[in-house]
Amino acid sequence: MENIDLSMLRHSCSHVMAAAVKKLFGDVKIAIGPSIENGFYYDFDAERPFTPEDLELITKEMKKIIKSRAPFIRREVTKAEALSLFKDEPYKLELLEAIAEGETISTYEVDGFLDLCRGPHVDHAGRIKAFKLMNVAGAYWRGDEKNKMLSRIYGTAFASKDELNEYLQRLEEAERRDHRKLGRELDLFSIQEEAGPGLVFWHPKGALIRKLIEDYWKTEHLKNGYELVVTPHIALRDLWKTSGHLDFYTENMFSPMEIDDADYQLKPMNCPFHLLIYKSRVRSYREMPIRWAEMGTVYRYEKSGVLHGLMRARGFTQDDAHILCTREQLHSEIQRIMSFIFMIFRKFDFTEYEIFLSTRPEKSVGSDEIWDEATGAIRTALETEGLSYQIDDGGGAFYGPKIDVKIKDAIGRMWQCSTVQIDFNEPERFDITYVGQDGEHHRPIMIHRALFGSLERFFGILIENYAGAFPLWLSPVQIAICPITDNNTGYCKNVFDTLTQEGFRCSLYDMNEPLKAKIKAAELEKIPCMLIVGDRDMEAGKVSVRTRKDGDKGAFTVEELIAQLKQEL
RNA sequence: GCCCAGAUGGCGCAGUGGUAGCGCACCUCAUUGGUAAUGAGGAGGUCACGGGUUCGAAUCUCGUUCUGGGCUCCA
Repeated sequence: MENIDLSMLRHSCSHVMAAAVKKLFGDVKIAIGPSIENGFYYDFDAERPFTPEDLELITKEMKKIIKSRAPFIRREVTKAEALSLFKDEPYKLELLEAIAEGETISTYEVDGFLDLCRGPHVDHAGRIKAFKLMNVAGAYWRGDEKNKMLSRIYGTAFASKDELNEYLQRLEEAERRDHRKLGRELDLFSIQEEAGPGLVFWHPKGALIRKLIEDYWKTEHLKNGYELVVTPHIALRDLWKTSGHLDFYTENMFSPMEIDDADYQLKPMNCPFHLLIYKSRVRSYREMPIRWAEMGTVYRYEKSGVLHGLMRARGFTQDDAHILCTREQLHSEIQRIMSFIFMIFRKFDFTEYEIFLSTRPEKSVGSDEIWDEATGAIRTALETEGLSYQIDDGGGAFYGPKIDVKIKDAIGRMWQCSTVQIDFNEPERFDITYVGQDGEHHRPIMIHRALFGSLERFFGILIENYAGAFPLWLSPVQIAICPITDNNTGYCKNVFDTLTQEGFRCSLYDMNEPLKAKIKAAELEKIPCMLIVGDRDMEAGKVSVRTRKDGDKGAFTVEELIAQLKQEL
């Protein structure tokens, strides 16, 4: 974990950077420059955007300031003094306006650069031992897209050069694992200009992995008391009026299409469809809880600038489910979902999580009582499961509280996948009821939940987590069979047939290449198991096994190999 | 959507005013090889798209589309 000193160091580094920028480009106006998770930034309002060459100049200037060990000088000033000190800095004046009269206002000066800042800072710039300016980006003043776009310079700083290098290596590793790069190299998926942005094409190998994931998902859902449903991709637009999506979700929906004088809408969510199934007949308390799951493909209009490979697409498939239950069942259902989530993730080698509980926002529907009850149900469910969680106060949806789960991948990055949302709104809007033991109609509570979030995103995360080297059960090709000479090809074909009959996915490497080239090709394809077959093996009735993980394992009979592999699955 | 930067054969890249080149992949032939690249040959691009400037544009310019890094938003 980062300690306060590191963030202080980074904050100080951002001041040093601003000092350098001010010295080099006097006409820029300064905005804000905080430390952030992996470094710091400073926002400037500049006449022209910064270039990579500018960054070099700024870096040089910063090094001078650091070398001079320029002290950070703190001064407390009155609001009136501050207003006059920063009279030429409109962004600082705006910040000052928000500060109440009488509140402590402090300034920090380093190398002649004065900034309005609460601090704290290091005592002098010489404390900065390792920093690097990373890149330039646009950023709205105060993060509001209605405001002016400022030029932001990102940088990072560490306590030592070694730590900085380690961080830079981590970034390189992330780049090496980028699912867009691996997706192309391993021929898993593509996104094509001719078809439109944010639309994913699953190639045979990617589609096979998807099938394996879906099969596993469906089997486990059936084992866990869910039923599977399938619903259309479009529906009459009025349905989305009923659900309320037309009011609060229009900007994310594809435009309607007119068919036979009626407007149809491509679905951005699956829930209304599941509620229509619910409403298709009268429901009894005896059926509760109802758990309906679907691989539901949805289409959402996402702003062009946010699209990102598989992680953020315009068409994607949610591993969606809706649980309709009574108030009494809420707690046990949530608990059940949570343990289900972790069971599923374990299969994909994810074992570390961060859990967030989002509570009631300002604008919301439903009574205080039901919010308290639902939020309480979540808390006890999480606590019963022994899960620690963080609270996102007021971060819930307007229709109910939610749990978000982030998973940690092989190189320590967190990814938002699962979401469990309680909904008091939609059952109301669709007026769904069940007949209780008392013969009266009651309103069920609805839980929306997705484990993977979307298959596309989860696939992207898996690619990056495994760096493209999928475990045996998920590998599109599990075994590469490499004859050494043409002499061995016939024998290899028999091995191929035997293994294929046993359910293994094999590929015969009978191209006219020397063995080394075949091995290299299979390694680049990240195939977990390679069989090398030469005359020696044929005579012994065996195959030589080489694994992606351990290299040369020696010779085995095909039966021994099958037994071994089945154990690994 | 906004700011900045890009777009050259399937992929990775070179080429800043005189009508395109390299490596890998692909195809053919030779080679029959023991754990990450055998050799030779061949084919493949109206340089993202549409205007403009120019005798002449991959190259300069404007617009569009898409991609990348951010902002905002999100599964």
